[in-house]
Amino acid sequence: MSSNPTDNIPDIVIGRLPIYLRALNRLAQEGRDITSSHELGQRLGISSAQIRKDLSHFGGFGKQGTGYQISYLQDKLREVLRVDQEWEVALVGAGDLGTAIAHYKGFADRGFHIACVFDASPKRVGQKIGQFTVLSVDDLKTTIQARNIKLGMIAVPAEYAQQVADQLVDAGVKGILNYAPINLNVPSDVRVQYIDPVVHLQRMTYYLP
Amino acid sequence: MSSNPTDNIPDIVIGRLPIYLRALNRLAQEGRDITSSHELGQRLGISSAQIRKDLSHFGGFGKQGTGYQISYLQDKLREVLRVDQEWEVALVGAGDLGTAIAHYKGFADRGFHIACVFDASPKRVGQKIGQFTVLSVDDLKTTIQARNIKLGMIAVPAEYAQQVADQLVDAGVKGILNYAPINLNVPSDVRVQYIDPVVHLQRMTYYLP
DNA sequence: TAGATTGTTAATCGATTAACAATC
DNA sequence: TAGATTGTTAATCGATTAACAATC
Repeated sequence: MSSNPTDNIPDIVIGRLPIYLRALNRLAQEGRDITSSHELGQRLGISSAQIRKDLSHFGGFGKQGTGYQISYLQDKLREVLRVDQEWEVALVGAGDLGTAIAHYKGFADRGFHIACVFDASPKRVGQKIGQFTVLSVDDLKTTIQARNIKLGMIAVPAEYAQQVADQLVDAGVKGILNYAPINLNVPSDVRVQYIDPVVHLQRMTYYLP
Repeated sequence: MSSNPTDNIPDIVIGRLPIYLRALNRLAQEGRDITSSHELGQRLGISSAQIRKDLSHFGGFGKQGTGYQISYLQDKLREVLRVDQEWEVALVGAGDLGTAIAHYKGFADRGFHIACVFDASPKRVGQKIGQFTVLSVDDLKTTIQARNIKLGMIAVPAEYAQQVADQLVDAGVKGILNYAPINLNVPSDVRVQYIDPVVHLQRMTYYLP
């Protein structure tokens, strides 16, 4: 156990925690109460030693001889990842992709809530997407600041992604999930994650027969 | 230079090549002819040494004192990743997400072509999504085998994802891009990549102020 | 108790970086 | 030529794994 918050936990470890949490969610849904590093590892294709080592950065969450109580470990991981609270997210882009993201049901029960949807096109501004009314990007900064939103998702064409990122950063956003197939330049206190399906596909074709 | 195909190139290297290619695409679009490992590294937040080392697994693509000719390096990376050919992809799931994927324009110019769209719901089968007519999952195996499709994308609810994966594998698919928030079990000759936006968001909240 | 599994240490393994000769 | 940048080697750094005492 070493839940010392000043520890510098490797980012690669942080990156695996959501995967562990997702597997625990699944186990809980299957009605299971207890699991082990061995079982988790088998399901995820990760060694049990790695799972134990990763978790040990944050504390001793298991019991020797028994394993981990799933609900307890879920709580602890949510705490570590800070998804024991709900985070509001601003979505920019109300095209096909933005619309699909706005409709996606999978955010709510895992700690996230889309708070507002922006678009630059006058044709889209004012329209409804589910329960959202699309706002103009002109109102992006004031809205995000007023609601103190720290997370943004970019679902605009690649050529506009950097300027949207600049606007989000200017509004105070500290984490950006970028769906545009382009690398973003942001200040070092802002985190960016990328979702580009083609990158994943290209990573697989290398190995195909 | 060591373009020995029996070399066992680390998967982490393969994973970066699509990122390099994407950055080169961008540079080309900006009208640039030549770049350097230093410039690429700056744009991507990667050291120039790593880029040179990664590329050196596949050959010497640059010129001392000059750098890399962008169009040539694009060609070579496409060759290495085998996206110098077009790959057909089967999409399973025609809900909001599947529809958005089917509409997405970004596949075509980067080596991929959605060949067919499947859904299990009788309400959706037969309907049009863009130029696609949604097919029944009952026809999945015959269609995929007839067209010799090796890649699949899963955009169905988590509870059906594993059985869809099993069907894809049974049909001969060797690479799966899974949008469902669940880990898949597949034979070792089948590759899986995951897209789960919540995992990315959870990886960022850890660091937020 | 006997069996099982954790948390942790030390050893191994692999990836990244620094440095530089080669050369355009 | 002088300046710049590659490709590659060796050194460093960090991550994974194996192993096991602790203990439930």
